[in-house]
Amino acid sequence: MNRQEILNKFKEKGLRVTPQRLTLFMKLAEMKGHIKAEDLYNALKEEIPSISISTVYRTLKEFESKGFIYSLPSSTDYGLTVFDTNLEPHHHFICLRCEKIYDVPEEYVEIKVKNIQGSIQYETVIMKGLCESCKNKKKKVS
Amino acid sequence: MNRQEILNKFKEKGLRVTPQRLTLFMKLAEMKGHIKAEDLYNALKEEIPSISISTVYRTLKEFESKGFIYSLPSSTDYGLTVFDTNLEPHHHFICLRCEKIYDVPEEYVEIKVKNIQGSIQYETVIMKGLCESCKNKKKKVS
DNA sequence: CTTCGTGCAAAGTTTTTGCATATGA
DNA sequence: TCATATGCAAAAACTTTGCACGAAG
Repeated sequence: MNRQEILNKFKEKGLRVTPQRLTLFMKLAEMKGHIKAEDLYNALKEEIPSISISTVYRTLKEFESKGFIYSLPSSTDYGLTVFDTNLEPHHHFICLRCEKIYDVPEEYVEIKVKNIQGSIQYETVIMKGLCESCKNKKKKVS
Repeated sequence: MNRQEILNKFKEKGLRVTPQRLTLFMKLAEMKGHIKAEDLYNALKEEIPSISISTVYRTLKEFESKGFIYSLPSSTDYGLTVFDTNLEPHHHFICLRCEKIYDVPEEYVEIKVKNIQGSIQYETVIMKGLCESCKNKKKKVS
């Protein structure tokens, strides 16, 4: 996504364009994955040394409410939010043993929803279980 | 679920039975919904005044790892985990405007998953959008 | 007995807020 | 202009930890 496309995206949602938001958005796209607010903050400081963590949180919240990103609970620690910056629709598999979060491509899952009265903006499937490598290890550990 | 069934569930997972765990489990079933650790703690104090918040957190973590409950990020506040105590499989619809979490019955959603190498223990769909009432209000509010 | 769970208090993390200033439209 | 975003610092909120004691199997 180039600069102009991002600007359009912002305008479309009525977001004022600031260097912080722009850089944050680009960083998210670049970091692809499940990012903690603080890691993002550290990465951003390299480009905008004066940026504050409050701005990061506020912007993240703003972006989520516009549907640009998605928040997930960390599988490891309660009270820690992880932001999924993979802007392509996709799903999640969380291993109950090693606690990794795996992205599952959209085409692996087929969903049909009926009877919902509201309007759905996007949807994601969260699966929990044992990932392949933990499944194989399972017998060896207690 | 009666007392005996709970005891079996515990034994099956190798959990030692204590009054705290038993009461907590029953409270969860009774409170059905999306519960914050602290609300649960307050409710529990009525039955076990000496119970501590650490026990609540530790037990919640234990229960989640055994698949008895499920943790979700609060849609309102980052860093706040909400425990879904609805023990029946079901899905979630989160309104981006009023931030309510609605349960969606399992039968409203049909999922087919392919190509997953791990073993799935359970899965839930999280949908985000506007709930019916917010969808209708939408035009009236800027 | 011996291992595991609990309570307490304290510490640790993560996130939010208020306010003055700066900036975008 | 003037409403909104930002930075800062401080507070709040939430969760985890260490340790000594108590309880379960």
